[in-house]
Amino acid sequence: MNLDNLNNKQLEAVTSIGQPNLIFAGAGSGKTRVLTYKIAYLIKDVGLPPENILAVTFTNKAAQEMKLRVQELLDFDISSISIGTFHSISAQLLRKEIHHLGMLNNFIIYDQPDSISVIKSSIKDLGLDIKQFEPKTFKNHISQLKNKLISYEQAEILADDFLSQKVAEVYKIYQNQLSENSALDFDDLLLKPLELFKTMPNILKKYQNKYNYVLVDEYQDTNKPQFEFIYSLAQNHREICVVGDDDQSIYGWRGADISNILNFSDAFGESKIFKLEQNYRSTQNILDAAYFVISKNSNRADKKIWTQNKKGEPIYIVENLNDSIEADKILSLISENTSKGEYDFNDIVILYRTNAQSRIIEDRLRRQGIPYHIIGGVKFYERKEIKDILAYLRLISNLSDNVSLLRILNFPVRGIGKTSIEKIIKYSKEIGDSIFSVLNNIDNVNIGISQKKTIKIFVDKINEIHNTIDSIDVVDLVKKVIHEFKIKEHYDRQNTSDSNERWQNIEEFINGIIEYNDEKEEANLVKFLEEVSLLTDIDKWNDEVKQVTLMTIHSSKGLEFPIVFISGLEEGLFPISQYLDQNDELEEERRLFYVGATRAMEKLYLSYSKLRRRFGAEIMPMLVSRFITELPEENIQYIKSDYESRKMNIISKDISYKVGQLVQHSLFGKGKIVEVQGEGNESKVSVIFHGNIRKKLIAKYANLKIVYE
DNA sequence: CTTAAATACTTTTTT
DNA sequence: AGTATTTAAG
Repeated sequence: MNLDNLNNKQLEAVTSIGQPNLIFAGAGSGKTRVLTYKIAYLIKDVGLPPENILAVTFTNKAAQEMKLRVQELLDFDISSISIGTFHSISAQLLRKEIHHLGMLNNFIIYDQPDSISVIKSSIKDLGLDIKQFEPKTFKNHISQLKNKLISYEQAEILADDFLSQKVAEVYKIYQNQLSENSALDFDDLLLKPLELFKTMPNILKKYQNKYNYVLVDEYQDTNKPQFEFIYSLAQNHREICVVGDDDQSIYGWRGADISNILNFSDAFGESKIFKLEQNYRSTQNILDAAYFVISKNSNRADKKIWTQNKKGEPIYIVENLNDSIEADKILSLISENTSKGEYDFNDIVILYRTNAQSRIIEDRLRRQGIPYHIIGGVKFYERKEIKDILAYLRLISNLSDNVSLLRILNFPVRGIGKTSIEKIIKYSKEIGDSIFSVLNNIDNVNIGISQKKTIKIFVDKINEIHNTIDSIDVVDLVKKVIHEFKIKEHYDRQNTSDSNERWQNIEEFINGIIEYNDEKEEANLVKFLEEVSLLTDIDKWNDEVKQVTLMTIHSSKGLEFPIVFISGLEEGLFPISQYLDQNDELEEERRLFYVGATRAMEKLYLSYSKLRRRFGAEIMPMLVSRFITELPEENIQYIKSDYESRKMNIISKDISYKVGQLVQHSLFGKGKIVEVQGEGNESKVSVIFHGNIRKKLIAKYANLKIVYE
């Protein structure tokens, strides 16, 4: 096949087979190109059938794109290839095999909120106070244990203090609950295949034989279970190629283990190592700035990516008085860039450290009528109204899913209150059966007659739809649920702007299902639910639509935009406060900045506010982030926000400081000016305060008030 | 049992 | 400021 599009290094990496490949690929060095060409090369020139290739990407969207691009390079059908995220590949495998572990193949995947609700009830079961023992914290602890491949039995043995003991106890109950509900959480999705490989060697062999070549993208962000997964598959033939960049490792907090990439050769044996260092994405200025910040990390192998691209515009530093002015300023900069037709809205991304920062920017975008799209935050499928519908579908697909059942037992309200539900749960625990089967024989539970009547109707409807599962398509199924359980009526009755919006979201959800049903040949409920659980906002994102994109820096990994704004560059926000004096974590923040900056192709704006509102009330004074102050002067240019310069003009006209004037300072109190340098707001003023303390202050920061006698 | 009002809590990042 | 949870009134 034609490999002319590759540079020498890329070409070598693409055609290297016969031993493990480790490719260090700097930001923008064309690693996606290498991976797609390598897959195409394996199929066309090496003659490997597509179904024998496994390629793991970081998002489903990246997987889709990779598949498309490989297909473009080849003239025959490659749809049998396995390209996907670790989670989706594992889920597919488990749908075929998990019955060997005694679970149902139509298991449900619990997302974070689902898991937390199970953990919450587990904590309550132990008689602990959920205010003192936060479900979210327990979820994190359990998740960390799972990422270290520690079972609850081992956790119980290892527990050496009160908290870890309790964590182990909750872990055990939680895990039992999951299996009773036929549910897996995100971590289990990675762990169950390993369990399967361990207990059923013939199944391991089957997949080892199937996947003759394994490729992994974003390898620096793989965790232990993910490593074990690919190691199990590739350890014998050692036909594996991983691509990553240790400078872009930003998921340490999720258990990603940077030693996976650094010790690759130790694990897989003698390997061929490639380094892609030419960047095709960004201007020289952007790369210089990114390099200056990342080079402050001590725990890294020094390397510098280079480019033949032009120097480009300076990095713009935007200082603002507060967060809402920051949002205004970002908007005016967007208009400045788009008004001449030079850039479109979809050339622009606004990045931030925390999702909460998006709201104020979103607010301005909406007011200005600029089209935008937010990725992350509260995900579409996590909205209450969508989860309610999903809960119906999940219950219908898997009657043992207690979490979903409890969610909808009294939604829309049908007169089954707290006391009845508690009695039902208690009874189900006593007889050790699922809640739905208790409802099936509701006469055994001591609750009110009208409640029993309603439950019987509810159960009959669920059973009826459950029985039609294989005979009607997903769209009709959803419509039937909405009709039978009078969901639309529920929102119509409220008729508030909120309820109308919720109903609109449900309509969008229905449209999504119609689309899904048209696209996929073997669409069915179980597959649809799986896709919904594993699909993220990025996966659904259409970058052709002309709208500004907002997302966290974490979400931006692997993407590129002509114009990038990084907002909220303040000490305590980015880098985030908990990490200001913890070196490992600070280094990860630094890598995060590096990732954000290297998303930019042409222009990079870094903005910060001197005051930031937190929790709606308190306004915190902020210091500019070290990531800005560390940048070399020759690469940057300062921009003052409009409001700021306007305000300064007013002040500098009105106020002039003179020697001998009395002034008031918020901290030092009353004082007398003894020296003035410069004019107006920019002037430096020396003041002697009470107690003969002499201070030299810059007027615009000191906020001195003139005292008239 | 339901609804509305009061109050508590949030902000690290995600498959 | 916005959302989730708890409490009080109906």
